[in-house]
Amino acid sequence: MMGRMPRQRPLTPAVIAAAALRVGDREGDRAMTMRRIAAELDCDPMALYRHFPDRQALLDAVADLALADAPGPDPEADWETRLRAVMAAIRSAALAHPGIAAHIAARPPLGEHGRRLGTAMLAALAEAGLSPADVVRASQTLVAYLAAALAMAVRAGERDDRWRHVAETLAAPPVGAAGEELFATGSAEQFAYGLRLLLAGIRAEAAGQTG
Amino acid sequence: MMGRMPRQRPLTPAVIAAAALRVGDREGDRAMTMRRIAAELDCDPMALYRHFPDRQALLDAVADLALADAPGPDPEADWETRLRAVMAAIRSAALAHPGIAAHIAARPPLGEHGRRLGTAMLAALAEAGLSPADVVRASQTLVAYLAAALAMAVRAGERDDRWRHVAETLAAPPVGAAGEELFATGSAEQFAYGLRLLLAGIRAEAAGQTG
DNA sequence: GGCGGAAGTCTACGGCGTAGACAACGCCGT
DNA sequence: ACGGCGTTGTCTACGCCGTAGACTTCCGCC
Repeated sequence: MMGRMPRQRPLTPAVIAAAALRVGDREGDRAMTMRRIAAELDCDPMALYRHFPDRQALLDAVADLALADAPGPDPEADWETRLRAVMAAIRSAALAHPGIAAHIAARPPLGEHGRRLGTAMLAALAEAGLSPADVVRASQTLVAYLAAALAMAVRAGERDDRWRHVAETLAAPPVGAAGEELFATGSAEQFAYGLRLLLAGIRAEAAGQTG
Repeated sequence: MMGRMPRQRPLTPAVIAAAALRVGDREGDRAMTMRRIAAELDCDPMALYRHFPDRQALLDAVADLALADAPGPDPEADWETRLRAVMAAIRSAALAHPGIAAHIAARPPLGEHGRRLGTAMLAALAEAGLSPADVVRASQTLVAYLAAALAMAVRAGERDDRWRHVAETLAAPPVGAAGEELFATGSAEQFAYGLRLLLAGIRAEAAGQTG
Protein backbone atom coordinates (compact mmCIF):
# COMPACT_ATOMS: atom_id res chain seq x y z
CA MET A 1 0.00 0.00 0.00
CA MET A 2 2.32 2.72 1.18
CA GLY A 3 5.79 3.08 -0.19
CA ARG A 4 8.30 4.43 2.24
CA MET A 5 8.09 6.02 5.65
CA PRO A 6 10.43 8.86 6.61
CA ARG A 7 13.05 7.25 8.84
CA GLN A 8 14.76 8.98 11.68
CA ARG A 9 17.86 6.89 10.95
CA PRO A 10 18.37 6.34 7.25
CA LEU A 11 19.18 2.60 7.27
CA THR A 12 22.72 2.33 5.97
CA PRO A 13 24.85 -0.83 5.84
CA ALA A 14 26.61 0.27 9.03
CA VAL A 15 23.33 0.77 10.87
CA ILE A 16 22.07 -2.60 9.71
CA ALA A 17 25.26 -4.38 10.72
CA ALA A 18 25.13 -2.78 14.16
CA ALA A 19 21.54 -3.86 14.63
CA ALA A 20 22.36 -7.39 13.54
CA LEU A 21 25.26 -7.49 15.97
CA ARG A 22 22.90 -6.43 18.77
CA VAL A 23 20.50 -9.21 17.86
CA GLY A 24 23.33 -11.75 17.78
CA ASP A 25 24.71 -10.61 21.11
CA ARG A 26 21.31 -10.75 22.74
CA GLU A 27 19.78 -13.87 21.22
CA GLY A 28 22.57 -15.90 19.64
CA ASP A 29 23.63 -16.67 16.11
CA ARG A 30 20.52 -18.64 15.25
CA ALA A 31 18.48 -15.49 15.83
CA MET A 32 20.35 -13.43 13.27
CA THR A 33 17.79 -14.02 10.55
CA MET A 34 16.76 -11.45 8.01
CA ARG A 35 13.32 -11.18 9.56
CA ARG A 36 14.62 -10.80 13.09
CA ILE A 37 17.19 -8.17 12.09
CA ALA A 38 14.54 -6.26 10.20
CA ALA A 39 12.31 -6.36 13.26
CA GLU A 40 15.15 -4.90 15.31
CA LEU A 41 15.25 -2.01 12.85
CA ASP A 42 11.47 -1.88 12.56
CA CYS A 43 11.58 -2.24 8.80
CA ASP A 44 10.65 -4.80 6.20
CA PRO A 45 13.01 -7.76 5.79
CA MET A 46 13.33 -7.05 2.10
CA ALA A 47 14.66 -3.59 2.83
CA LEU A 48 17.92 -5.21 3.91
CA TYR A 49 18.43 -6.49 0.38
CA ARG A 50 18.74 -2.90 -0.80
CA HIS A 51 22.02 -2.70 1.12
CA PHE A 52 23.38 -6.25 0.98
CA PRO A 53 23.14 -8.72 -1.86
CA ASP A 54 22.28 -11.58 0.49
CA ARG A 55 22.41 -12.73 4.08
CA GLN A 56 26.00 -13.96 3.79
CA ALA A 57 27.22 -10.50 2.83
CA LEU A 58 25.34 -8.98 5.73
CA LEU A 59 26.95 -11.38 8.17
CA ASP A 60 30.36 -10.63 6.68
CA ALA A 61 29.80 -6.97 7.51
CA VAL A 62 28.75 -7.89 11.04
CA ALA A 63 31.88 -9.98 11.44
CA ASP A 64 34.12 -7.15 10.38
CA LEU A 65 32.27 -4.78 12.68
CA ALA A 66 32.99 -7.09 15.59
CA LEU A 67 36.69 -7.03 14.68
CA ALA A 68 36.73 -3.24 14.85
CA ASP A 69 37.38 -3.51 18.58
CA ALA A 70 40.56 -5.49 18.08
CA PRO A 71 43.55 -3.13 18.42
CA GLY A 72 46.62 -3.53 16.27
CA PRO A 73 49.87 -4.52 17.98
CA ASP A 74 52.38 -2.07 19.39
CA PRO A 75 54.72 -1.46 16.43
CA GLU A 76 57.69 -1.04 18.77
CA ALA A 77 57.44 -4.55 20.17
CA ASP A 78 59.34 -7.53 18.80
CA TRP A 79 57.68 -9.81 16.28
CA GLU A 80 56.71 -12.52 18.73
CA THR A 81 55.01 -10.11 21.08
CA ARG A 82 53.19 -8.53 18.18
CA LEU A 83 52.04 -11.92 16.93
CA ARG A 84 50.70 -12.87 20.33
CA ALA A 85 49.00 -9.50 20.58
CA VAL A 86 47.24 -9.83 17.24
CA MET A 87 46.06 -13.33 17.97
CA ALA A 88 44.79 -12.34 21.40
CA ALA A 89 43.11 -9.23 20.05
CA ILE A 90 41.20 -11.14 17.41
CA ARG A 91 40.26 -13.83 19.86
CA SER A 92 38.92 -11.50 22.48
CA ALA A 93 37.13 -9.26 19.99
CA ALA A 94 35.42 -12.26 18.48
CA LEU A 95 34.52 -13.82 21.80
CA ALA A 96 33.08 -10.52 22.97
CA HIS A 97 30.36 -11.17 20.40
CA PRO A 98 29.74 -14.90 20.53
CA GLY A 99 26.77 -14.59 18.21
CA ILE A 100 29.03 -13.74 15.29
CA ALA A 101 32.22 -15.50 16.42
CA ALA A 102 31.43 -18.68 14.53
CA HIS A 103 30.95 -16.68 11.37
CA ILE A 104 34.23 -14.85 11.89
CA ALA A 105 35.93 -18.20 12.21
CA ALA A 106 34.25 -19.58 9.12
CA ARG A 107 34.93 -16.78 6.67
CA PRO A 108 38.04 -15.17 5.24
CA PRO A 109 38.95 -11.81 6.78
CA LEU A 110 37.86 -9.64 3.89
CA GLY A 111 36.66 -6.53 5.66
CA GLU A 112 38.61 -3.47 6.59
CA HIS A 113 39.56 -4.62 10.07
CA GLY A 114 40.17 -8.18 9.08
CA ARG A 115 42.69 -7.03 6.51
CA ARG A 116 44.30 -4.63 8.96
CA LEU A 117 44.91 -7.43 11.46
CA GLY A 118 45.97 -9.82 8.73
CA THR A 119 48.64 -7.52 7.42
CA ALA A 120 49.95 -6.99 10.96
CA MET A 121 50.30 -10.75 11.26
CA LEU A 122 52.14 -11.04 7.99
CA ALA A 123 54.52 -8.23 8.87
CA ALA A 124 55.40 -9.87 12.16
CA LEU A 125 56.04 -13.20 10.47
CA ALA A 126 58.23 -11.57 7.85
CA GLU A 127 60.27 -9.95 10.61
CA ALA A 128 60.66 -13.34 12.25
CA GLY A 129 62.87 -14.33 9.37
CA LEU A 130 60.65 -16.66 7.41
CA SER A 131 60.86 -16.80 3.66
CA PRO A 132 58.02 -15.01 1.85
CA ALA A 133 56.40 -18.30 0.94
CA ASP A 134 56.62 -19.52 4.51
CA VAL A 135 55.20 -16.26 5.80
CA VAL A 136 52.07 -17.02 3.85
CA ARG A 137 51.99 -20.63 4.96
CA ALA A 138 52.55 -19.78 8.61
CA SER A 139 49.89 -17.10 8.52
CA GLN A 140 47.41 -19.58 7.11
CA THR A 141 48.28 -21.95 9.89
CA LEU A 142 47.79 -19.30 12.54
CA VAL A 143 44.49 -18.19 11.06
CA ALA A 144 43.34 -21.79 10.90
CA TYR A 145 44.26 -22.40 14.51
CA LEU A 146 42.56 -19.19 15.57
CA ALA A 147 39.41 -20.06 13.67
CA ALA A 148 39.21 -23.51 15.22
CA ALA A 149 39.87 -22.16 18.71
CA LEU A 150 37.09 -19.63 18.25
CA ALA A 151 34.67 -22.24 17.00
CA MET A 152 35.46 -24.49 19.94
CA ALA A 153 35.14 -21.67 22.43
CA VAL A 154 31.75 -20.81 21.05
CA ARG A 155 30.62 -24.40 21.32
CA ALA A 156 31.95 -24.58 24.86
CA GLY A 157 29.94 -21.48 25.62
CA GLU A 158 26.90 -23.31 24.41
CA ARG A 159 27.60 -25.85 27.16
CA ASP A 160 27.63 -28.72 24.76
CA ASP A 161 27.71 -31.58 27.16
CA ARG A 162 29.00 -33.92 24.52
CA TRP A 163 32.47 -32.47 24.81
CA ARG A 164 32.51 -33.54 28.43
CA HIS A 165 32.16 -37.11 27.30
CA VAL A 166 35.07 -36.66 24.97
CA ALA A 167 37.06 -35.46 27.91
CA GLU A 168 36.24 -38.52 29.94
CA THR A 169 36.60 -41.09 27.19
CA LEU A 170 39.72 -39.75 25.60
CA ALA A 171 41.54 -38.65 28.71
CA ALA A 172 41.01 -41.77 30.70
CA PRO A 173 42.79 -44.78 29.21
CA PRO A 174 46.28 -43.72 28.14
CA VAL A 175 46.67 -40.51 30.06
CA GLY A 176 45.20 -41.57 33.35
CA ALA A 177 42.94 -39.20 35.19
CA ALA A 178 44.01 -36.00 33.50
CA GLY A 179 41.16 -34.25 35.18
CA GLU A 180 38.02 -32.96 33.63
CA GLU A 181 38.80 -29.41 34.59
CA LEU A 182 41.74 -29.46 32.22
CA PHE A 183 39.34 -30.08 29.40
CA ALA A 184 37.97 -26.57 29.15
CA THR A 185 38.15 -26.91 25.42
CA GLY A 186 38.01 -23.33 24.29
CA SER A 187 39.65 -21.84 27.35
CA ALA A 188 42.23 -19.08 27.24
CA GLU A 189 44.80 -21.46 28.71
CA GLN A 190 44.19 -24.02 26.01
CA PHE A 191 44.47 -21.32 23.39
CA ALA A 192 47.72 -20.05 24.84
CA TYR A 193 49.21 -23.54 24.87
CA GLY A 194 48.49 -24.14 21.21
CA LEU A 195 49.85 -20.74 20.32
CA ARG A 196 53.01 -21.54 22.27
CA LEU A 197 53.48 -24.71 20.24
CA LEU A 198 53.06 -22.79 17.01
CA LEU A 199 55.45 -20.02 18.02
CA ALA A 200 58.06 -22.56 19.00
CA GLY A 201 57.61 -24.13 15.59
CA ILE A 202 57.98 -20.77 13.86
CA ARG A 203 61.14 -19.99 15.79
CA ALA A 204 62.59 -23.35 14.84
CA GLU A 205 61.64 -22.83 11.21
CA ALA A 206 63.14 -19.36 11.13
CA ALA A 207 66.34 -20.59 12.76
CA GLY A 208 66.60 -23.32 10.17
CA GLN A 209 66.26 -20.79 7.36
CA THR A 210 68.75 -18.21 8.61
CA GLY A 211 71.23 -20.63 10.18
CA MET B 1 -3.59 -44.22 4.35
CA MET B 2 -1.43 -47.32 4.51
CA GLY B 3 0.91 -47.94 7.38
CA ARG B 4 4.05 -49.72 6.42
CA MET B 5 5.24 -51.39 3.28
CA PRO B 6 7.38 -54.52 3.45
CA ARG B 7 10.91 -53.27 2.84
CA GLN B 8 13.55 -55.29 1.14
CA ARG B 9 16.14 -53.50 3.33
CA PRO B 10 14.95 -52.94 6.87
CA LEU B 11 16.13 -49.33 7.35
CA THR B 12 18.63 -49.42 10.17
CA PRO B 13 20.80 -46.54 11.41
CA ALA B 14 23.72 -47.90 9.42
CA VAL B 15 21.68 -48.10 6.22
CA ILE B 16 20.42 -44.57 6.75
CA ALA B 17 23.88 -43.19 7.43
CA ALA B 18 25.22 -44.87 4.30
CA ALA B 19 22.43 -43.40 2.20
CA ALA B 20 23.02 -39.95 3.67
CA LEU B 21 26.71 -40.26 2.90
CA ARG B 22 25.88 -41.12 -0.69
CA VAL B 23 23.66 -38.07 -0.96
CA GLY B 24 26.36 -35.85 0.53
CA ASP B 25 29.02 -37.24 -1.78
CA ARG B 26 26.86 -36.77 -4.81
CA GLU B 27 25.14 -33.45 -4.13
CA GLY B 28 27.04 -31.70 -1.36
CA ASP B 29 26.39 -30.92 2.25
CA ARG B 30 23.46 -28.62 1.59
CA ALA B 31 21.63 -31.53 0.02
CA MET B 32 21.82 -33.71 3.12
CA THR B 33 18.36 -32.77 4.30
CA MET B 34 15.97 -35.14 5.97
CA ARG B 35 13.68 -35.04 2.98
CA ARG B 36 16.45 -35.67 0.48
CA ILE B 37 17.92 -38.54 2.48
CA ALA B 38 14.48 -40.09 2.82
CA ALA B 39 14.03 -39.79 -0.94
CA GLU B 40 17.31 -41.66 -1.42
CA LEU B 41 15.90 -44.46 0.70
CA ASP B 42 12.47 -44.14 -0.86
CA CYS B 43 10.80 -43.69 2.49
CA ASP B 44 9.04 -40.98 4.43
CA PRO B 45 11.24 -38.30 6.00
CA MET B 46 9.68 -38.93 9.39
CA ALA B 47 10.79 -42.54 9.28
CA LEU B 48 14.33 -41.34 9.93
CA TYR B 49 13.24 -40.05 13.31
CA ARG B 50 12.55 -43.59 14.40
CA HIS B 51 16.29 -44.24 14.27
CA PHE B 52 17.81 -40.86 15.14
CA PRO B 53 16.52 -38.30 17.61
CA ASP B 54 17.21 -35.44 15.23
CA ARG B 55 19.15 -34.39 12.17
CA GLN B 56 22.28 -33.55 14.16
CA ALA B 57 22.51 -37.10 15.48
CA LEU B 58 22.08 -38.51 11.99
CA LEU B 59 24.93 -36.35 10.69
CA ASP B 60 27.10 -37.43 13.60
CA ALA B 61 26.60 -41.02 12.50
CA VAL B 62 27.47 -40.10 8.92
CA ALA B 63 30.62 -38.36 10.12
CA ASP B 64 31.76 -41.40 12.04
CA LEU B 65 30.98 -43.61 9.09
CA ALA B 66 33.25 -41.49 6.93
CA LEU B 67 36.03 -41.92 9.47
CA ALA B 68 35.75 -45.68 9.26
CA ASP B 69 38.10 -45.60 6.29
CA ALA B 70 40.88 -43.95 8.29
CA PRO B 71 43.39 -46.60 9.34
CA GLY B 72 45.11 -46.46 12.70
CA PRO B 73 48.86 -45.88 12.74
CA ASP B 74 51.46 -48.61 12.64
CA PRO B 75 52.04 -49.39 16.32
CA GLU B 76 55.71 -50.17 15.67
CA ALA B 77 56.51 -46.68 14.43
CA ASP B 78 57.87 -43.91 16.61
CA TRP B 79 55.47 -41.39 18.10
CA GLU B 80 56.05 -38.67 15.55
CA THR B 81 55.41 -40.95 12.60
CA ARG B 82 52.29 -42.23 14.26
CA LEU B 83 51.06 -38.72 14.89
CA ARG B 84 51.59 -37.72 11.29
CA ALA B 85 49.87 -40.91 10.18
CA VAL B 86 46.78 -40.30 12.29
CA MET B 87 46.47 -36.70 11.18
CA ALA B 88 46.88 -37.66 7.54
CA ALA B 89 44.44 -40.55 7.85
CA ILE B 90 41.73 -38.37 9.32
CA ARG B 91 42.35 -35.66 6.79
CA SER B 92 42.16 -37.91 3.79
CA ALA B 93 39.19 -39.88 5.07
CA ALA B 94 37.29 -36.66 5.66
CA LEU B 95 38.24 -35.12 2.34
CA ALA B 96 37.21 -38.30 0.56
CA HIS B 97 33.67 -37.27 1.55
CA PRO B 98 33.59 -33.49 1.23
CA GLY B 99 29.88 -33.42 1.87
CA ILE B 100 30.37 -34.45 5.47
CA ALA B 101 33.87 -33.06 6.06
CA ALA B 102 32.62 -29.76 7.43
CA HIS B 103 30.49 -31.62 9.92
CA ILE B 104 33.40 -33.80 10.97
CA ALA B 105 35.39 -30.65 11.58
CA ALA B 106 32.62 -29.03 13.56
CA ARG B 107 31.74 -31.82 15.94
CA PRO B 108 33.61 -33.70 18.65
CA PRO B 109 34.77 -37.18 17.63
CA LEU B 110 32.24 -39.14 19.61
CA GLY B 111 31.66 -42.14 17.41
CA GLU B 112 33.49 -45.42 17.44
CA HIS B 113 36.09 -44.46 14.84
CA GLY B 114 36.55 -40.96 16.12
CA ARG B 115 37.42 -42.30 19.54
CA ARG B 116 39.72 -44.92 18.08
CA LEU B 117 41.74 -42.28 16.24
CA GLY B 118 41.64 -39.93 19.20
CA THR B 119 43.13 -42.47 21.56
CA ALA B 120 45.88 -43.22 19.05
CA MET B 121 46.73 -39.52 19.03
CA LEU B 122 46.82 -39.33 22.80
CA ALA B 123 49.01 -42.41 23.08
CA ALA B 124 51.51 -40.96 20.63
CA LEU B 125 51.64 -37.67 22.51
CA ALA B 126 52.14 -39.45 25.80
CA GLU B 127 55.05 -41.35 24.30
CA ALA B 128 56.55 -38.08 23.12
CA GLY B 129 57.22 -37.23 26.73
CA LEU B 130 54.60 -34.64 27.45
CA SER B 131 53.03 -34.41 30.87
CA PRO B 132 49.51 -35.84 31.09
CA ALA B 133 48.01 -32.36 31.20
CA ASP B 134 50.02 -31.27 28.17
CA VAL B 135 49.04 -34.41 26.29
CA VAL B 136 45.47 -33.27 26.55
CA ARG B 137 46.31 -29.70 25.62
CA ALA B 138 48.41 -30.72 22.66
CA SER B 139 45.75 -33.11 21.41
CA GLN B 140 43.17 -30.35 21.55
CA THR B 141 45.50 -28.15 19.56
CA LEU B 142 46.04 -30.81 16.93
CA VAL B 143 42.34 -31.53 16.64
CA ALA B 144 41.63 -27.82 16.34
CA TYR B 145 44.21 -27.42 13.59
CA LEU B 146 42.89 -30.45 11.78
CA ALA B 147 39.33 -29.20 11.97
CA ALA B 148 40.25 -25.80 10.61
CA ALA B 149 42.33 -27.29 7.82
CA LEU B 150 39.43 -29.51 6.84
CA ALA B 151 36.98 -26.65 6.86
CA MET B 152 39.31 -24.56 4.70
CA ALA B 153 39.91 -27.39 2.28
CA VAL B 154 36.19 -27.86 1.87
CA ARG B 155 35.69 -24.17 1.21
CA ALA B 156 38.53 -24.23 -1.28
CA GLY B 157 36.82 -27.12 -3.00
CA GLU B 158 33.72 -24.98 -3.28
CA ARG B 159 35.83 -22.59 -5.35
CA ASP B 160 35.04 -19.67 -3.10
CA ASP B 161 36.52 -16.87 -5.10
CA ARG B 162 36.64 -14.61 -2.11
CA TRP B 163 39.67 -16.42 -0.79
CA ARG B 164 41.48 -15.44 -3.93
CA HIS B 165 41.03 -11.82 -2.99
CA VAL B 166 42.50 -12.53 0.40
CA ALA B 167 45.48 -13.97 -1.32
CA GLU B 168 46.00 -10.88 -3.36
CA THR B 169 45.28 -8.32 -0.67
CA LEU B 170 47.18 -9.97 2.14
CA ALA B 171 50.11 -11.25 0.20
CA ALA B 172 50.87 -8.09 -1.67
CA PRO B 173 52.08 -5.30 0.61
CA PRO B 174 54.54 -6.72 3.14
CA VAL B 175 55.41 -10.00 1.50
CA GLY B 176 55.77 -8.81 -2.02
CA ALA B 177 54.42 -10.97 -4.80
CA ALA B 178 54.22 -14.20 -2.89
CA GLY B 179 52.33 -15.64 -5.78
CA GLU B 180 48.74 -16.67 -5.91
CA GLU B 181 49.61 -20.28 -6.46
CA LEU B 182 51.04 -20.41 -2.95
CA PHE B 183 47.63 -19.54 -1.59
CA ALA B 184 46.05 -22.92 -2.10
CA THR B 185 44.49 -22.56 1.28
CA GLY B 186 43.45 -26.07 2.07
CA SER B 187 46.17 -27.79 0.12
CA ALA B 188 48.07 -30.79 1.34
CA GLU B 189 51.26 -28.77 1.32
CA GLN B 190 49.74 -26.07 3.49
CA PHE B 191 48.46 -28.74 5.86
CA ALA B 192 51.87 -30.36 6.07
CA TYR B 193 53.54 -27.05 6.86
CA GLY B 194 51.24 -26.29 9.76
CA LEU B 195 51.66 -29.79 11.09
CA ARG B 196 55.43 -29.38 10.89
CA LEU B 197 55.21 -26.23 12.98
CA LEU B 198 53.12 -28.01 15.57
CA LEU B 199 55.40 -31.04 15.73
CA ALA B 200 58.43 -28.81 16.18
CA GLY B 201 56.58 -27.12 19.01
CA ILE B 202 55.73 -30.44 20.61
CA ARG B 203 59.34 -31.61 20.39
CA ALA B 204 60.50 -28.38 22.00
CA GLU B 205 57.92 -28.70 24.73
CA ALA B 206 58.83 -32.32 25.43
CA ALA B 207 62.53 -31.47 25.54
CA GLY B 208 61.81 -28.70 28.01
CA GLN B 209 59.96 -31.12 30.25
CA THR B 210 62.46 -33.92 30.27
CA GLY B 211 65.62 -31.86 30.19
C1' DG C 1 6.98 20.66 -13.68
C1' DG C 2 8.07 16.27 -14.37
C1' DC C 3 10.91 12.39 -14.49
C1' DG C 4 14.29 8.74 -13.28
C1' DG C 5 16.42 6.14 -9.95
C1' DA C 6 16.90 4.96 -5.04
C1' DA C 7 14.62 3.15 -1.00
C1' DG C 8 11.21 0.47 1.22
C1' DT C 9 6.93 -2.50 1.30
C1' DC C 10 4.01 -6.44 0.15
C1' DT C 11 3.02 -10.87 -1.35
C1' DA C 12 4.30 -15.22 -2.41
C1' DC C 13 7.20 -19.38 -3.38
C1' DG C 14 9.68 -23.29 -2.29
C1' DG C 15 12.22 -25.38 1.19
C1' DC C 16 13.46 -26.69 5.84
C1' DG C 17 13.18 -29.51 10.65
C1' DT C 18 10.05 -31.82 13.17
C1' DA C 19 5.61 -32.51 16.36
C1' DG C 20 1.59 -35.47 16.71
C1' DA C 21 -1.87 -38.60 15.32
C1' DC C 22 -2.49 -42.74 12.95
C1' DA C 23 -1.98 -47.33 10.38
C1' DA C 24 0.08 -51.73 9.21
C1' DC C 25 3.08 -55.31 10.68
C1' DG C 26 5.55 -59.03 13.73
C1' DC C 27 5.79 -61.25 17.91
C1' DC C 28 4.05 -62.96 22.08
C1' DG C 29 1.50 -65.52 25.77
C1' DT C 30 -2.22 -67.85 26.02
C1' DA D 1 -5.77 -69.84 16.69
C1' DC D 2 -6.12 -65.39 18.41
C1' DG D 3 -6.04 -61.05 20.62
C1' DG D 4 -3.22 -57.49 22.14
C1' DC D 5 0.82 -54.63 21.95
C1' DG D 6 5.19 -52.60 20.89
C1' DT D 7 7.83 -51.39 16.68
C1' DT D 8 8.13 -49.17 12.47
C1' DG D 9 6.75 -46.29 8.92
C1' DT D 10 3.19 -42.75 6.91
C1' DC D 11 0.57 -38.52 6.65
C1' DT D 12 -0.56 -33.93 7.71
C1' DA D 13 0.51 -29.72 9.38
C1' DC D 14 3.07 -25.92 11.80
C1' DG D 15 6.19 -22.33 12.03
C1' DC D 16 10.19 -20.99 10.49
C1' DC D 17 13.67 -19.63 6.78
C1' DG D 18 15.94 -16.88 2.46
C1' DT D 19 14.62 -14.27 -1.18
C1' DA D 20 12.33 -13.23 -6.09
C1' DG D 21 9.29 -9.89 -8.31
C1' DA D 22 6.03 -6.36 -8.60
C1' DC D 23 4.72 -2.28 -6.61
C1' DT D 24 4.71 2.42 -4.17
C1' DT D 25 6.74 6.42 -2.56
C1' DC D 26 10.19 9.90 -2.18
C1' DC D 27 14.26 12.90 -3.46
C1' DG D 28 17.29 15.41 -6.49
C1' DC D 29 17.96 17.33 -10.87
C1' DC D 30 17.04 19.11 -15.39
